[in-house]
Amino acid sequence: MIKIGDFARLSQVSVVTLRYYDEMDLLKPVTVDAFTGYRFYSADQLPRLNRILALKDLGFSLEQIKLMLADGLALEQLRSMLTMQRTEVEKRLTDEQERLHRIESRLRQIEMENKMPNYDVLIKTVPAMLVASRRVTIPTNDQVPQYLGPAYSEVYAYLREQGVKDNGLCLALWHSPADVYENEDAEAIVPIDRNLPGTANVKVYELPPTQMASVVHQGNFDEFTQGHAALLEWIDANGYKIVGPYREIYIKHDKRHLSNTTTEIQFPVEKV
Amino acid sequence: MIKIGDFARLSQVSVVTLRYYDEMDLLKPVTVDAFTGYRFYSADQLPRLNRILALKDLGFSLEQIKLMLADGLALEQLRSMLTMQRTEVEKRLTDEQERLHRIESRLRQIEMENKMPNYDVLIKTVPAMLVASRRVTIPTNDQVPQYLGPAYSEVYAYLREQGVKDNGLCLALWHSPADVYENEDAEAIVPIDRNLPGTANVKVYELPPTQMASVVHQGNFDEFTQGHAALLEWIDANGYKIVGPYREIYIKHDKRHLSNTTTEIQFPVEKV
DNA sequence: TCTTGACTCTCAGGCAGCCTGAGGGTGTAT
DNA sequence: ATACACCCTCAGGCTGCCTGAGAGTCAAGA
Repeated sequence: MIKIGDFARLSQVSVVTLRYYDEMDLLKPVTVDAFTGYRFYSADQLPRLNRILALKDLGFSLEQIKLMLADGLALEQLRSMLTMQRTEVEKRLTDEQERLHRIESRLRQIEMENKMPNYDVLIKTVPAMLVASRRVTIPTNDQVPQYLGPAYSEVYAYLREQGVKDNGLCLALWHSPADVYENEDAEAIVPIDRNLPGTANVKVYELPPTQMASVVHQGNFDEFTQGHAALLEWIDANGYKIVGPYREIYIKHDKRHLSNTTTEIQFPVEKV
Repeated sequence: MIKIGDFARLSQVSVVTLRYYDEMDLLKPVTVDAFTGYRFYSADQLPRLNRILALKDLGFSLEQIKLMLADGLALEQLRSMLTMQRTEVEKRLTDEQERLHRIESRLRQIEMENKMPNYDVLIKTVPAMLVASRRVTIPTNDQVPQYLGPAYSEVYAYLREQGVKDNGLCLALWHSPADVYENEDAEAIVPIDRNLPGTANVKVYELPPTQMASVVHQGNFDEFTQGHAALLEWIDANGYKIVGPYREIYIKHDKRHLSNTTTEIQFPVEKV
């Protein structure tokens, strides 16, 4: 019979941890003194403890380990738990790899620009969104307001007519690549909360959930393309590729103060 | 002014998390209604929130992020935090790689033996240990007891003479490689808790802290070499190499019941 | 105007795998 | 007798949130 402190020294596991494993029913002492509460272990329990530690090292939770150590667990189940754990660890591995990549790319940026980058690119999955949309083709880049403005008016007029209230949010979907400035194919889009029939011009449909790389541009609307550039650069540098039309979400757009706008730019991406 | 729910939708961050960031002073709402307690955010806060999320994605803790977002933080400090984080992530990366390796090797073993392996190999760093030791050369393998037994007797005799009490633990250090069975060079070792002068035969010195690959053999003492084999195999399969004499720690050794012994085998190793 | 329903608030407690510390009993050697 | 090393059982803390209870707020529809 070995007292907990000696067992802890033998196994290189802390006394606290042994008590915790006792409480969790992972490793019960062979006897517990009824009066003093002292725990007593046996050398025969070392293999079990070592198996616990080994499985913990493989990344299993104590709960899983308890399962794996239960008698009568079929080998098949053990194997499947191990293969599951393998895929989990593989995922964590690539996660860490990408994380490392992002850190290094940020360090490079700091070296080059001598400051923290202005834009923070995030990968997120935006949920599906029911929208009303008017699609237009814009001959030249400086005509964007003249085309997009009326397009939104059409959408809003339709929505008013249908008794849908405006929640203030709107966005644009650009079907032409970011570096094309002639005959751009764009949609003026307003999210809505219930289905509508739509009209010849105003289509109602659901944007599917999509993985997006996004930045927020805040400040002068004219410097907006910098956000675009930063995002495109990041997508390239971090091993993603663009897989569809990009979105611009006009979060704050006071037409009288274009120097203080907030816009989110989202490119749908996939890992190459 | 944006209510917390809308801000949550805009940023894809949960309301709970936003409240938590408020409490942590990471991202305070621009105003809080004094009567209702409602939090109100501004679109201008999106870039800060995005930076928080981006840094979190790089693996920083909220506490670190708070530091990094504080005004007046020198670029130099930022850079050093990033490089530190890089080394941390690199470490996690190799950890996960080794973990994956171990899982795969275990799966292979299961395939081959059609059961969970008997031995669990652990890497641990054993602390320094003050010992009294008698070193002997053992001509042939079957003479081990005849040589090691008296060697221990010498050590214990010396310790009794010095008034050191026996704590029941003893070990052997084998200087010859594991596959050598002639003229083996071994030490009979007993750990002690205070320094002694030693004698011509019995040396007192400190075993340095060492990284060890270890298994526990439990059961019949005759099958003991299986543990050796499993350990050597594991060391080879997992990219370690042996860097010194190995130890056998006799945890439970009732001489009358050699079928129920517990022995730990430790090989000092380093990553190749 | 009243009601509904969608929001919002502040606690309190939980999660994993322990660690720390308080307050108290136990065991043995001097 | 005393000192010291152990042992025990709580309670609370760590991170980054989530869940749920109980209660107040706000805008739209009947």
